[in-house]
Amino acid sequence: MLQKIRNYKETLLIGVALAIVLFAVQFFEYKFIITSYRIQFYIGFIALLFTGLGIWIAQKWTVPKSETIFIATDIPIEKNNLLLLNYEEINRLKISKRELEVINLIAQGLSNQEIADTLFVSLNTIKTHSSNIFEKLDVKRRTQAVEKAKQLQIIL
Amino acid sequence: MLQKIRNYKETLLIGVALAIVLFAVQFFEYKFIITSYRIQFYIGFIALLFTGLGIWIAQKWTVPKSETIFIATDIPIEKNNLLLLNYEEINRLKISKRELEVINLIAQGLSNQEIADTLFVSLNTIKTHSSNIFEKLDVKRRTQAVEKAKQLQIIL
DNA sequence: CGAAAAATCATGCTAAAGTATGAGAATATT
DNA sequence: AATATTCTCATACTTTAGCATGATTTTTCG
Repeated sequence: MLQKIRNYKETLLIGVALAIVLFAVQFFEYKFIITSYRIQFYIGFIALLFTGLGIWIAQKWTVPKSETIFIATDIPIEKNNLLLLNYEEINRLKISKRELEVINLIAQGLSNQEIADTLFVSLNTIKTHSSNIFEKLDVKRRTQAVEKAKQLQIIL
Repeated sequence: MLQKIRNYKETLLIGVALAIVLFAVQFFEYKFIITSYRIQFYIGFIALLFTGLGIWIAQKWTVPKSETIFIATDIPIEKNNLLLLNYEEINRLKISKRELEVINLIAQGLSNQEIADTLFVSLNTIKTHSSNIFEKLDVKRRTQAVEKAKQLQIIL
């Protein structure tokens, strides 16, 4: 839980804060509040104060919990930082211009029929195209195809 | 939903724990330790106790922070990094924990059958979940759902 | 020009996805 | 205790996706 090593600055800060708190306690104890009949309030004050301190410490030192596990994926990226289409990959996989159009429309969530209507070709043509795309991308479904195409930066 | 609301059980547990602690304080105060020259130790004890309590409370009640995933150093920040889940949107759309799991697996390109096997439930259950997700996201297909979920930062 | 690649389309088929409806069980909330 | 929500699963059905195969037409390019 406290696996992470804090830096010097932070440690110092906490130390100082602790010192201040302890001083405050001493101060109140000797100068003001303490009389036998007010001990209850004093105790309550201390309790509140240190509960707050505990919460603060926990907030500071707690390692972030995460409920979802994300897997970091290795995306091969060349020197160029700009988000451009990876034409090398497109050529390597021999993905044609039309196929690129189709996979883009698939990525936008269109059905094969809608894609066919968009490109003014038949449904069967789109099916053929998408099957070819899946084979070239080495995937089995359109959702996987979209995933992989984005990874390879074949589409954006 | 995921991060926000604690359940009744937990709240009750914390309440009971608090009561016990307070009782313990009273007990020690009246029966044993309190003499004027030992007040320092008593104060110290209280301070420690409530610091611990504070830490415990913070641990229990802390909103889970999502982990930030760093993929590669040369990926443009605006696209891939520093994305957090949009819990407001998740709550607004009333997407349940299970549904969130399902849409994540859909986004990874799994088929309904594969998702069912992963979560150890039936295919029909996954179909029901995904249908509900589509309705909540106001889409018609899984590909659109993935698009929209990513856009809303419901998934990464 | 002529071959290769790309684009088009069809048929028949199987698998998967998605809809509609109802309902029991488990949890959470009040 | 009663209510509400979530999760689960089933049945029956329709639609869409995807596979295999073959064929015709454009387009590209040496």
